[in-house]
Amino acid sequence: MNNQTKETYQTSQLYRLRHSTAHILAQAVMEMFPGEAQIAIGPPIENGFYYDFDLPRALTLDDLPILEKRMHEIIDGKHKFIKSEPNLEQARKEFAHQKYKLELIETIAKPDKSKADSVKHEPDAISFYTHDTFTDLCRGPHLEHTGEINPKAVKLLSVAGAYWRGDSNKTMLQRIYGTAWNTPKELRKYLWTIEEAKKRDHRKLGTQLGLFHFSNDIGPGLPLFTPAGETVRHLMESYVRDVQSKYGYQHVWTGHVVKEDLYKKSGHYENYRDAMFPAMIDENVKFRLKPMNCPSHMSLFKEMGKHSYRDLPIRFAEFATLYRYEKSGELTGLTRVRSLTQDDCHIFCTPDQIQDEFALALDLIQEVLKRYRFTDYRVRLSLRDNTGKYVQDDEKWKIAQSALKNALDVSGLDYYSETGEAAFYGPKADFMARDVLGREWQLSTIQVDFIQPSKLGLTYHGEDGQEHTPVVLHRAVTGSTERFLGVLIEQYAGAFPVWLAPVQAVIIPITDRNLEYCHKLSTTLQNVGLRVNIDAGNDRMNSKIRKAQVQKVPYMLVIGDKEEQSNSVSVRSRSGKNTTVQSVDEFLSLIEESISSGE
RNA sequence: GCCCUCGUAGCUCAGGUGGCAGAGCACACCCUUGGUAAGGGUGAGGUCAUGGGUUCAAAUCCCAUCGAGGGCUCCA
Repeated sequence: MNNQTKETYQTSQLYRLRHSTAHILAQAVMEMFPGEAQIAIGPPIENGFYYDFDLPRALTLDDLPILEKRMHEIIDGKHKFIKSEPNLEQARKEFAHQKYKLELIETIAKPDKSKADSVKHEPDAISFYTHDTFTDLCRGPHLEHTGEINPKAVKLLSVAGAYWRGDSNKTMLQRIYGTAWNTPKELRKYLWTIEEAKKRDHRKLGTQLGLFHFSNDIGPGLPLFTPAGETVRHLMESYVRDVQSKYGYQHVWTGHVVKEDLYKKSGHYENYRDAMFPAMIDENVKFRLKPMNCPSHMSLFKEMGKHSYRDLPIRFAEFATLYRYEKSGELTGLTRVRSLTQDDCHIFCTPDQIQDEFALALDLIQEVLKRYRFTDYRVRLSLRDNTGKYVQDDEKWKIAQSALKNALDVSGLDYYSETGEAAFYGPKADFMARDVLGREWQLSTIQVDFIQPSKLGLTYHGEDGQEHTPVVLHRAVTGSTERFLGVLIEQYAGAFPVWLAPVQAVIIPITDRNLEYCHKLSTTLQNVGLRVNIDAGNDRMNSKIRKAQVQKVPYMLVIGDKEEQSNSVSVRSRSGKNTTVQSVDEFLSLIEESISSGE
């Protein structure tokens, strides 16, 4: 939506505006449930704000206009936001009946030791902000007064459940999402973006374009791909495969089922057991559907004999379908599934090679993202925090972290660090790409792993004749075929670039007597590898054009007597503009050009 | 998994205070052979997600299960 970094957003006027609007929402909700509403937290977020409540009844969408109306009244009151800094006792007294606020007050009074590291500044003094009749425990900052908000630029959007402090063991609260902007125009633009996103929803377009289905007979999160959908999948995978081969990656295949013991050795069992499908048991030996490739690729590395430092780097790539037992509530279309095909790769190298390999992977990723028209992205350097979920080996983490940082510095890419996002075995560089609507997706990833190779006993012979443990870089370009396809459908609004379109051209005869010529034309085009259909149905030409437009087929070739006599085609592109009559050869070079340019 | 909402034809959706199941598109057949976004007619298609309950009567009300969506949480 905007290119502001987090830091400048947090000091922006818009941030204060949204924060203040959240307070006004909280006031309106408290008045709706006098004496019964418990308020939790209500921060600004990207594009808006939310506030969490514990209420005597469930909110419905019908409540939102009522709350909005009351918010408008409060805004019109031009109430000042007044900051105060009570001591601990006063704070406890003020919120004596607000248990969530009390809990927050105690947290501020006694900061959590485990998070002490990430909070570099002094512990905050307790501060309140009061406007009208409402006082909130809040760090601020806020607007001068409520009148600075344009009520026509504020809208409440939805109600959702949210755990107190994001902890599934704690109370489920009700969250109201809202949005606020400086001007009604900006609000309208944002609401348009939401509408546009709905139109582009890959689940909707996937049905409309006939790409994939879900079936109750198959199971949740297990998509079925139609011939058209599989065509796109196949194109995506062969494209990445070709690029990988060009960059010196080798493709391997390691199957679907693995002994559970391997995941105990690798550490995945401990960390991800809940996200694996239940075990299959064969005479006391437990097997699992493969939820990730790393242990399989590492096992293959081991089986291939002794390795010399001269053989490294070795790069194993695989388009493997993995099975992850995602919780039922988390499944979403193609972006979150239980069977996913990763374009995964593991690079076995010496510590000295990390930087070069990282740079190579970076080049590869940039080439691929560009082909898919993702040009706006940044890199998130994902580091560990102090929680216990990471493998304990400070020395190795340090090396891995600085290796990644160096490589990123050398690359000149825009990156930012985020703690708590690392893999359990090492830090990651994640590519966060914005689509045409400004939404950010995590696509590619490069991870440094000093842990698993030693856990699984991988070795190579170094120059010194000694055995060493290789470093493994984990790398995915598009992530998973399924998810990436979902993102692509939304990025392109279903209008795939010509090279990816399941059908590149539809031949539309005007009358039946043109059919024979259409078949000849179709054969000519298919012989040079184009994906072409003839719409030989009983409909009129207009109706066939409409059908092709709705299916977003890049080219419609209308064939009547005139074209037949002059051995030409009437070319209509899906933009609907500039239909031209061309010779078949002219059309061939036109479509070849659009394929290679990636349009 | 949890909170909320939803599930009617292949698709998009009406209907519903309990009383014979509806439309458009798509599909099949017939007529029409048309020049750049929907030609006309006829027809077929539903155990109203599934299972139980209340009732003379359930698509409609209640319970459970399954599935989907908005979130929370998680993502090797």
